[in-house]
Amino acid sequence: MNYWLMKSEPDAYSIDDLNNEKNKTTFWDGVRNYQARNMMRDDMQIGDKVFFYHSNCKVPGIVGIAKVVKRGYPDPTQFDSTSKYFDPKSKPENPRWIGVEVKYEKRFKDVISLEQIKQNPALKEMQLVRKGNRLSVMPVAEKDWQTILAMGK
DNA sequence: GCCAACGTTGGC
DNA sequence: GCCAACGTTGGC
Repeated sequence: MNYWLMKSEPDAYSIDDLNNEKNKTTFWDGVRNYQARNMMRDDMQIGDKVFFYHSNCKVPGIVGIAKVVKRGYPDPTQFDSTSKYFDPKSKPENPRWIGVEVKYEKRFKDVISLEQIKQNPALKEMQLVRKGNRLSVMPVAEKDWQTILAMGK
């Protein structure tokens, strides 16, 4: 099993929104970055665990856990000309953008803030805290996953 | 709102 | 294939 971190701006889509979905499940659309797409297309498996990260907000950080419930398939918003994620260069016979389905698992009592993560020496190697990282989907090493889980207690 | 750090685009 | 210009992300 693999571990991941997925970013979302809570103003656009928060972990509470996920919790309020029918079946607590949503399709993770709108990712328009090739590295992130490749991971969702090739590497994310059913049952993989996901840290839900809130970005661009007052206290950025990890707010809870979701899990992958459906493997990657073409993101329908790329073909929807009314969507802000519309990509006129993507063709249905050769879709460019892929998303996965994720399901709510839990919300941490307190946000594990980016600041806390930065201050933890054990997490120095995390992709999240490396300079200039802007990926909205990234892998998390198992030891980092465990370290962060312990911080959430 | 600022701006560093990217990623993408397009002229050449 | 290079690279300048431009757009986006996301912390602060």
